[in-house]
Amino acid sequence: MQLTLIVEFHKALADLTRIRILALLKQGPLHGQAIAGKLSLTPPTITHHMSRLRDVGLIKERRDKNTIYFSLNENVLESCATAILSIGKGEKNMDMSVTAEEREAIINNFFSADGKLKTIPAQRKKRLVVLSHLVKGLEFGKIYSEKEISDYLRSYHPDYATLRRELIIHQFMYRKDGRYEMNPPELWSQG
Amino acid sequence: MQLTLIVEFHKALADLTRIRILALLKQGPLHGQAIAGKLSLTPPTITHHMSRLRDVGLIKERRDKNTIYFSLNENVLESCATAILSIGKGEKNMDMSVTAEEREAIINNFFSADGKLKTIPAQRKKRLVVLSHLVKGLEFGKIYSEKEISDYLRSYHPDYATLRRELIIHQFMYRKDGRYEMNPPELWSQG
DNA sequence: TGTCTAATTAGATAATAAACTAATTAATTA
DNA sequence: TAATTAATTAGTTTATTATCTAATTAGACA
Repeated sequence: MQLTLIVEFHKALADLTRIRILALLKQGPLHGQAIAGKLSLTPPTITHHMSRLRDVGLIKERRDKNTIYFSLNENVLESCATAILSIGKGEKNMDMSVTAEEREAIINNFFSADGKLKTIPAQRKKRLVVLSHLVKGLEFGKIYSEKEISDYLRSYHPDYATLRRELIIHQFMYRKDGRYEMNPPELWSQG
Repeated sequence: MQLTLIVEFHKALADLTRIRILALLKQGPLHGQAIAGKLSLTPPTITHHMSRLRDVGLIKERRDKNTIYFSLNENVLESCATAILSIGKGEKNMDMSVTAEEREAIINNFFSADGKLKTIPAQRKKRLVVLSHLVKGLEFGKIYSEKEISDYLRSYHPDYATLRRELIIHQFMYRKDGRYEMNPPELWSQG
């Protein structure tokens, strides 16, 4: 995981109000005004903090009529919180860098002649190469609907749901409200 | 752990320079000017950052003549980094229960025919199933050395360090002074 | 349509803090 | 004692950000 991503995560938690919000959301989903009430703050302030938390992927949301229920993405919380424990060390055992030759070999190996993805690699390094290859078929800066992303991925492999989730987990894409957008390459788990 | 303490810790890590310093100190002790040189910053700036890190207990120091060697307090780093995972443990909406069928499907999915772990699941529920499966290969009541645990885990997956840490975080095992012991199942994050 | 409600955006203020230069302290050694 | 070296302190500038009020957007529903 990149250092800047680790920094952004810790910035998101470097505020008492946001830590309080996380503690509340640990108990279960809450809507904005409920959070504002519990913390004695105004709704705009909560909006501000939720978007800080959302920016690093910590927040899931569900809409019901006019009310948005926010909840905590525990997976992201855990993986980001423990990322700092692996910096500088994990690189020894898990070298995620690949040469251009390796990359080409992996892509040739996992994609068939007609461009379809034969299987989703189980090995992390290979999976990252495959994911970065897939994401390069999208347009940077464009906002996609979930259906568009699913259709695009399905054109490569039937298990589009796994691919879609992996693109998010490994920060190739950013998701918000069912809208998908490519992340800049410096956020990717691997170039 | 108090919320304000958690905030102070994350503030300490909410800066790229300090994260870089931590990454350097992971490799071993360094003195101030060496850090300044590696990061192309001036000594006063390093003094400033070291005192921020020291304030939350992340830094140990040893003096040799005029030179102070800074090193990382890994215990503090780990306990503070994971503190956020335990706040507000209300467990209202954290349904981690899985049926026997789900459990079997997850295990079949993530372990290959020869028993190796193909990947460490990103999804929390699945990760917990995998971890509980791994810990069941150990003997209850027996005290293990760190090397024994690492060797055992490496026989499943090369990233044994992550697995070992996850076993501790999720209360499958208890660690003290480099000795490891299985926790009773009622402490596990999931049966 | 108009009204209600929840959330967001815009814009302002005040506080925090990262980085620098210059000056100072502290310990060592010639 | 004087010179040297590493670290710290003081003070300044600039950038970021937490919070508020006021205004606006978006959806639900009568």
